[in-house]
Amino acid sequence: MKQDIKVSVDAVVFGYSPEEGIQVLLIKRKYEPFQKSWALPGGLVLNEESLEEAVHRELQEEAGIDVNYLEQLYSFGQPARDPRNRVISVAHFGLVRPDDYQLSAQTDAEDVAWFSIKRIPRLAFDHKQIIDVAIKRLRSKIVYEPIGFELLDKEFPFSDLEKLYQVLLDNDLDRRNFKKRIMALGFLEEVNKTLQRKAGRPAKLYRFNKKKYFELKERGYHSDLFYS
Amino acid sequence: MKQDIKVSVDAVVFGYSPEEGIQVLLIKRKYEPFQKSWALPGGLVLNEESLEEAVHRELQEEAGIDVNYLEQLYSFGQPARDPRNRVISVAHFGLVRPDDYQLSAQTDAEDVAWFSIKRIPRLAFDHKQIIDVAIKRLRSKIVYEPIGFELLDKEFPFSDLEKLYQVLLDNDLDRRNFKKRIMALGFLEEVNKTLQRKAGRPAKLYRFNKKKYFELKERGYHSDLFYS
DNA sequence: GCAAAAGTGTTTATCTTACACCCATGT
DNA sequence: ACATGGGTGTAAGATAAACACTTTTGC
Repeated sequence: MKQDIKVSVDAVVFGYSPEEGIQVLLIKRKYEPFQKSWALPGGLVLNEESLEEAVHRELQEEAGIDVNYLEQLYSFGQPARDPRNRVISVAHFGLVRPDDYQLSAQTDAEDVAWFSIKRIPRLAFDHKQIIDVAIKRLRSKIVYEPIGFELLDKEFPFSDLEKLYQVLLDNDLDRRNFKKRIMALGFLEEVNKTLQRKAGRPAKLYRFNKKKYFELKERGYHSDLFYS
Repeated sequence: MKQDIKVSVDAVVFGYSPEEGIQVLLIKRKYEPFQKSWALPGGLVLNEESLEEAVHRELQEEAGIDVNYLEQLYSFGQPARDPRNRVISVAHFGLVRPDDYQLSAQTDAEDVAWFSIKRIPRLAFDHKQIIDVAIKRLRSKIVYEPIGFELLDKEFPFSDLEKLYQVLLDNDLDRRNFKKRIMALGFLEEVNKTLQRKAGRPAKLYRFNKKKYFELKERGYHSDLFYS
C-alpha cells in the first residue's frame, strides 16, 4: 500500500504575433508512451528542485527557451492520465515573445514548434485539456491584470495591443474607447519612435511601465481593464 | 536519482457564523512531526483515488465532515516544506455550513475545531501560508461568483449575507445599494417565512436559487457582484 | 490620387453612489 | 415607550458606450 505516484510539471507557454494570433509551444515526444506525438513541454520533478525550477529547466532542456512570465495553473491528478504509472502533473502557464527565441529541440524532444491555438494537433496524455484550462485562464486574467504586455514586443504600436485583446476576447472593441481606457490606467507610456510595418501611417510606439504599474497597485489602486 | 517525492492533499475548509465571522477547520496532529500542533486536515493521496476523492476521504477520516463546495487551490512544492521527506501538497479550498456537522476527531486526529481566521494558532508545516492563499482566494472569488451562499443556511435573512460580505471585504457597504445589486442578479428568491433571532423586526428569509444561477450563467450572462 | 493603417472628441445612456426615515417586534 | 434590527426610493455623479472623419505614409 506504499504510495507510488510520480510528480511532473508541464508548461503551457503562449506566444503571440499579429499574423498568427495566440500560439502555444509544443514538443514532439522522442520516447514512449506517445512517441512522436505532440505534447506539452514538461517532465518529472527532480528531488531537490522546486516546481518552478523544474518548469524552467524542462523548457530549457526541451525547447531552449526562457519564459518571461510564469505562474502555476492547476494540478492534474486523475489516476489514469498516464498509461504507465500514476503521475500527477502540476501544470504551469507561461508567456513569452516568440521572436525573442529561436526554438531548438534539445535532448528529450524530437521537435519543437509553435501552433496556433486554432489548429492544435492531437496531443499526448490529457494535454489538450490542460491547454483548454490555460486558455481560459489567459482570457480571464488578461481582463484584470496587464499580462498582455508580456506577449508583445517591449515597444509596440497601439494597434498590436488592440488586436491582442480582440483576438483573446473576440469581441469587436471600439478603438477610441479602448485607447481611452488603457491610457487612463496610467502605466502605458509613449516612446518617441514610430514604426511602419506595411502600408499606412506610421504608428507611435508604446511601452508598458511595469514599475509604474506596481506603484499604482501598491497604492490600493484597483481597476479592471474590461468588464465585458 | 530516482524520484522520491510524496503527494498529499490538504484542505482549507471555511465556515461562517454571524457571531464568529469566518472560521477555518483545523485538526490537532496525533503523530510526529508536529505532534500536537494544529494543522490543516489532509494526508497522502492513495494510489487509486483522485485528488478530490482524497480530500473528501481525509475530511471524513479526520473531522467527520463533508464539504458542500470544494475546489483546488494551489500546489505547494518547496523541497523543504516537510522535515522528513519531500512532500508536494495539492491544497484545496472548501466551504461548509458549520452547523450542518458535529465535528468529531477520528482516527488520525487528536482533536478538531473551528478557529476564527483572526485567531489562528501556530500551525504545522507551511499551513499558515496555505491558509493565507485560501483567504485571498475566498475574498477575491466572492466578488464574482456566488459562493457566499455555501456558507449560509439554506434559508437566511438578508442581513446574514450583508454581514458576510462586510466581514470578507471589510468595507462598509450601503445596505440599500447592496440589496439592489444582489436582487438585480436575479437568482436570489424570497421564501415565504420570517425569522427573528433576537430583538427587532422579524426578517424575511431568502434562498439562493442555484438552478436559476446556472441558467443565467449559461446564457453568457456575466456580472461581477462588486467592483470595489 | 488612392489604398492602408493610425489618430482623435463629444454626446448619450447606463450604472454607481450617497443618503435617512419608517416598520415590526420584544422587553 | 424604547431599543433593536429590518425594510425601503430617489437624485446626483461617475463611468461606459456609441459614433465617423482626418492624417500620414507607400505605391
